[in-house]
Amino acid sequence: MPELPEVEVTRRGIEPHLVDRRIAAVTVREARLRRPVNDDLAARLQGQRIARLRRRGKYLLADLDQGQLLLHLGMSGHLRVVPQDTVAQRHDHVDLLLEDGNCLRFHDPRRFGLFLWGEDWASDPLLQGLGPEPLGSEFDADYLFARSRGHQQPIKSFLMDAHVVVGVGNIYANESLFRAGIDPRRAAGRIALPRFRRLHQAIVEILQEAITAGGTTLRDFTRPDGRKGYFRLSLAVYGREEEPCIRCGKALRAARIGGRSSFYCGHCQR
DNA sequence: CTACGTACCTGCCAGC
DNA sequence: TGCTGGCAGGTACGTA
Repeated sequence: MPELPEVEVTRRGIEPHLVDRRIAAVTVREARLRRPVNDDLAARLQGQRIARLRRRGKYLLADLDQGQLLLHLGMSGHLRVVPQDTVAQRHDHVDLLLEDGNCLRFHDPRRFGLFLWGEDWASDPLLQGLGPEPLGSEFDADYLFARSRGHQQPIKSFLMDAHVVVGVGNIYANESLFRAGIDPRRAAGRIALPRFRRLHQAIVEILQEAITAGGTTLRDFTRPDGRKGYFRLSLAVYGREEEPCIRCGKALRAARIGGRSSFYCGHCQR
């Protein structure tokens, strides 16, 4: 589900409910996530005030009086803010009950997500090697160009590598490459600087448009208030195999790149 | 080091 | 109808 836009939409949705609030109680119904939830999570969080909520790539970091909460939505996770008496559903793994009666509820059927307390995650291997933020100033065409020299890897796999740039997952890699007119199978190291300018611009535009639309809901994703994301209506290639290209009208193609479903126009993308 | 492939987990859908 | 295989928005690890 969640790539950068969905995580950012989630962050913006829950932030006003969390910042400057205290955690009154914690319920863990299922601790077996990608890494097990701290076995002393409740003790760690109880009574703590949440100072702020940040995003790093697809991770969310909540700064507490003591330590930090590190959250990740995996493939199928979402966070919602619900009234505390809301009945828990299947796969509602963790609740943070807030002092104002609201409840932050973590739901994740596939359990690839994370809900972890730690003293300081900044130097943890999970976050250490991450590439720049795609919407930040360190990410530009020159960076992509320099970083890709000598790489034979397909540009799509390269873009989806969080050590290159964070936040670009399968949907937005497909969409960005379509907008930039680049064949997703092309070796990253064989793309010239002017084309990286187009690609950089496409990535930034698409991520921003997706955030504005509330993200992309294919199935699981819901925003913290329960609404869906509408960027799905703007997808040009993802999931549209055999449908006409919006630019040239030729049938879009599907391929397997780096083990992931990929969609592109064989005419518009070179 | 790079570039794959595979595993983790549940739900859903097409096809038999 | 009911089963089975394949696939799904992410990431980490093992292998050449």
